[in-house]
Amino acid sequence: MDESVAPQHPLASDLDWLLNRVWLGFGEARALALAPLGLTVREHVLLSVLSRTDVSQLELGALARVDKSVLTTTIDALEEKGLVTREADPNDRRVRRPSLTAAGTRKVAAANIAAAAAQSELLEHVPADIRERFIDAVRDLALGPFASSVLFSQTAELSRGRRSTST
Amino acid sequence: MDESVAPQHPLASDLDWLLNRVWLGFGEARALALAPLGLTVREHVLLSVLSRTDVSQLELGALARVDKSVLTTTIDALEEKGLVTREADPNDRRVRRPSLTAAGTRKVAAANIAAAAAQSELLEHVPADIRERFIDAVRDLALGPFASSVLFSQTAELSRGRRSTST
DNA sequence: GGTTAATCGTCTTGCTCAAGATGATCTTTG
DNA sequence: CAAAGATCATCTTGAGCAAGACGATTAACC
Repeated sequence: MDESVAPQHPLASDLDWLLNRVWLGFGEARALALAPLGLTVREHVLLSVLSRTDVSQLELGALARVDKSVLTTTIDALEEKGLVTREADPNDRRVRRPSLTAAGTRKVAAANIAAAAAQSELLEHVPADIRERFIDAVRDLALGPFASSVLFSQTAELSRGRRSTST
Repeated sequence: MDESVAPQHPLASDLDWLLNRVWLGFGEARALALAPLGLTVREHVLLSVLSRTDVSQLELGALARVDKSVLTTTIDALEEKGLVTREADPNDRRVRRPSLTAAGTRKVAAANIAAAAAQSELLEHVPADIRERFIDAVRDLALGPFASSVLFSQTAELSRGRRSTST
């Protein structure tokens, strides 16, 4: 490593930190791509889930890892934009089943295209032969070892940077 | 369709979301590994940077992407634990140069070992031949295309909807 | 040498997020 | 048929984080 030519970042060997950089980069690119459509990343995620599954609000929150209270206001916004409707489940009037409107279906299709374009633009910086294997590895790590672990439990008992100053 | 056997997660094709899962997983494993040492992830990151570079607080915050105000309290905690000392720069008495104490040097070495162990335990779930290429790809994505972009500017003009996170 | 501008670190304020409490509805059981 | 327990969605409260304001110190310029 000739640090004189390319000064190595002191955290370049910290995989956890590097992953955070990558995630922030993808998220930012995605946010920029979605902004013209009037969508945030979270809204796009929710719309994406709704386009593939028919679930209650609670299940939606668990799938997308969005907190209850945040989910309420986010769906409020989506409803106001005319992209989703909250319909009461006929079998159980406690549960609300959000579903895409026609405009919502069109919007999520456009958002998928915009997000995918931004994503592949970033991925072009990775050699083509490694690209697919990289995505496979990410999928393995995200869905494999953690599937039965904390990541898919609704409440994470250890939040990430929090110091236990519980009094 | 064998979705009954392995029901595909509705966000399994969302790379951004998958990266977040992976990052959370690594961070959680790291937090668990560091807890017995009395360190948080953020503290470990700061100690790690201090073990490799000699910088002012401002530079430290920029490198580790820790906000000024958070940095103050975090270094306060590290100082109280006797791991770092704040010494005034003799050339410019405005700047404080945090540096590791002897105990801090020992602590960061132990923390590095613990964190690396937790990390490689997770990486074992990825096939060995893909593992190295995965890390290379992460490093490329984190340090390459974004180096001149937003990731290394001190103030990100577009906050991400703000997650959790993490925590 | 004195005055002005700039920079560093700390302190304070607004904002977002997550956990607990509340109200409404359904299911079960006698 | 009525009442108790359980579940869903919403509302409210407390905590952490980031941006801006402030005091302290230094450098630049006349």
